[in-house]
Order: sequence, then structure tokens, then C-alpha cells
Amino acid sequence: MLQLQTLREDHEKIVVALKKRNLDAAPIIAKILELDQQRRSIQAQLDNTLAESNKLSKEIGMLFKSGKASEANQLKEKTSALKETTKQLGEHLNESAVALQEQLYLVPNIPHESVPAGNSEEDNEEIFNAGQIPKLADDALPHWELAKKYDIIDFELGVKVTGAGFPVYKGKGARLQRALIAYFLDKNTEAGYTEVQLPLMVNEASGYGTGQLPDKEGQMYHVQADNLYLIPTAEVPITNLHRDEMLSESDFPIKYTGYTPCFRREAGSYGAHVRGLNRLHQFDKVEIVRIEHPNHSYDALDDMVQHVKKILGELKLPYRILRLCGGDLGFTAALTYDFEVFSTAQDRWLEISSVSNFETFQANRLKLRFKNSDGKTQLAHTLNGSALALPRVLAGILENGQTDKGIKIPEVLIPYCGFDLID
RNA sequence: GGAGGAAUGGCAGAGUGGUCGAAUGCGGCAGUCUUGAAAACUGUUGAGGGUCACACCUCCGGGGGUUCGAAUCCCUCUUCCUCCGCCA
Repeated sequence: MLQLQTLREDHEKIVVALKKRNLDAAPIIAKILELDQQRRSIQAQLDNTLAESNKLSKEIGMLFKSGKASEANQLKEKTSALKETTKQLGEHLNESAVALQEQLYLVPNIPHESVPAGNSEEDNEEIFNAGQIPKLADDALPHWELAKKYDIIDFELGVKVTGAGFPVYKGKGARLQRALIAYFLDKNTEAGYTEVQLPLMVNEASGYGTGQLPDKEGQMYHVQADNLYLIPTAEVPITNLHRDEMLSESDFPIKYTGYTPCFRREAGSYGAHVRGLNRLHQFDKVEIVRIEHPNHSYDALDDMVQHVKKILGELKLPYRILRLCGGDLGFTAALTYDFEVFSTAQDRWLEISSVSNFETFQANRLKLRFKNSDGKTQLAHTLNGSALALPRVLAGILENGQTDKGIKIPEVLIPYCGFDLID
């Protein structure tokens, strides 16, 4: 959520910047400023009324103390009219504030200046490409065929137990998945991220804090009886660890990593692009999250990108990095780098990590602030990234590692797996 | 599940109807002293709204109520603590 103050001061610049998202924000911002004006005017009236009744109350108190009860009782009558006014103004103020809040929730984050213009993923800017795409044999199989051939992932069993998009990992498939989780967590903690284990369900306030609510309500599984949501990413519980906090500058940087399953309804997805591990309702992910001083958040973002590069380099997977264009940028992000691994057998790129700076967009909702060196309260910056999302990494390993003899495991994973070949 | 107790500023912790946005301590910031630092001393220091700046308004876990007036009384919800029961 953008700050009202920023909208008041820079609305013209913001409208220009949001054009990158192919959004004409002028009407909604005009509406917001109008509602803001309205709210302030009601607030001023209410404040004046309250000031008057506060004054009268004090006088009444004094009169009672000095024994002038009849004068006090006279004044009391004057306050009853004020009470009615206060009540009405309070209701108006509330309606006005709610209307304003609703509009504010509709405005996405302002794209960073480096974000390229564009409509769709076609317009994302490739900023890095890690070399050669391996040449596979003509009879190379996509990962879902490999999974079946070696009996390491069973999609049909998942359908029986739960439904489509909930695979069952078996044998070396399960072990490889566990190995990847442990390997990622080790790499992240080596890089200074504190490991956390988290609740897999969050309350409404947390959903609003990181921006999943109200914008993406339909994408989360909702446990109605308790009004809780299954997390779509560890970003939600991790970032909310610091909701409603006042930090000091010396607390920065704050760095966490956490492994969690992630749950996504993915309503409306179907077809070849969601086959196998490409898109699931439940998948595993290791996330990194940082809370940073605004002056350092873009250095932190670069640092996260370098970190993910290092991991992918060790896994020896063919990948590239994209800077997302305005049209593809998520609602809450100011700048996002996507990492994609090449699925050789499918002949397409699969997103395996998304690293973003949210600047103050989440912090504003989270009330995540710090005292700066001038002693002033300021919003912190939040960032997060996948390091990494498991299923597509697994797909990449299976497809790119297939040989006549079986699937070769990347060397760095062998100590974690206890085997070097799936056959 | 039953019975009690509690929730106050960055933190700890007073405050049981009016001059309380709130004592005190710690922490933070500024200064004195010092070559520098520490210690000591002095001052300052909650958040949000509002204003050109003041004024002013709101906030003592959340919501509702009583009252001219609520941190303080009542109802309700949430969370935490103690005891009993149950249980991985």
C-alpha cells in the first residue's frame, strides 16, 4: 500500500510511473485525494466538537469539586447535544476512512526506475544467461515421464488421496527433495540468513500485512471454521514476524530463511503448461526474506540475486535471469528478478525463483518502522526471494541429468542424497 | 474442557473515575567532563491524525457500553500466566 503522503505530494510522478504497468492510475488517485480531503474535513469537524466537549467536561469537574453542583448540572445539558453530533461525525468519519482504505488497496506498487516498460512476459529483460543449454538425446523424456519410469513421483496417487496438483514423492524422489531442502537451507544459513520454522496457516492480519489480502484472496486456501489461510509462500509468516514493530537502525540487516510447503489454489490453470511439476497446489520452497534500511535495500536485492546465482551455479543447471517488465511485475513489488531454469525436454523456461524489493509497500501495511539517525520514524524496506522453489528445480535436475544409465545427481547434492544416480 | 490472574510507551514497570498521554528505571539522542572511550552528571525522548507553524484530536490488547468525564467501572473477544482434567 502506498503512503497517503507520497500520493499527495507526488501524484503526478506516480501516475507516470504506473503507466509502466499499463495502468492509468489518474482517476483512482484523483478519487483517493478527494476521499482524503473529505476525510480530513470530517476529522477536523469531529476534533473541534470533541475539543469543546472536553473543555466542558473539565469545567464540570471543577464546578463539582468546588461544590457548585447546580451550575455543573446546567453545563451537563449542553453536552448532550454535542454527544449526538460526535456520534454522527464519528460514523461519517468511519465510512469515509473505509472508502479511502478500499481505494488505497487497489493501487499497486510504484515500479523502480530500472523496470522496463512492457505488457507481458515477452517484454521481460534478460540480464543474465548461464551459458550452454545441454543437448539431450532425441528420445529425451520430460520429467513426468522420467518420474514414472523410475517410480519417484506418483501423480495419480496424489489424485486419489487429495486431488490434482498434490503429488506423492517416493523413494529416491522423496530423498532428493529432502536433500534439496537441506542443501538450500545450508547455503542460506552460510550466507547469514537465520533459519526459522513457521506456522503453515496465517491469520487475516498477516494476509493483509504482506499484501495477499485483499488482492489475491481467491489464490489462498481458506480454513473457514477458524478464519485462517494456508500460506502460499513462507514470505507471509516470515515477514509478518516483524509486523507492528519499531526497530532501531542497528537492527538491520534482518535476514531469515525458512522451508515450508506452499499452498496455492491456482484457479483457472489447466493444460500442457501445468503438467507434471510445472504447477502444483502444494509444493515445497525455501525462502529468503530481508528487512533493510531504505538506503541499502537495492544493495540487498543485488546480494540476494548473487546468492541465488551461486546456488544455481553449483547445481550446474542452465538458467537465465530476467528483470520483469511493468506488465509482468507483481502487485506489491517495485523490482523483481525472475530466475528461470531451462527444461530441455519441454524446450521451455521454468521459473524457479523470484527475488523482489517491495520497498515500503508491505512495510506500510505491516507498520514495520524504525527510528532513523534523526530520531524520526521511518518505514523499513522488505525484500524476499525463493532460494529456491523445489519442483521445477527437481524437474530441471531430472530432465537435464538423464542418461542411458539413469539420472545423474548434481555433485553438490550427493552428500545430501547418499546416491549419485537414480536408476 | 473447568477455576482463577493478567495485558500500559523501544523495553521493564507504577497508576483503580477529573490537571494522566501516563510516575520511575533501563535503553536512545544531545551536552558537560576526557587525548579518545567508559563512568558520572545535565537536558531531552511514545505513536498516529491535523496545521505553513501552532492550536487541537485520537490511542493504555481488540470491539462495544456506563458517565458531563474512563488506563481506571461493566459486557464481550483475543492472547498470556497459575492450578485441575485430558493428551501426542
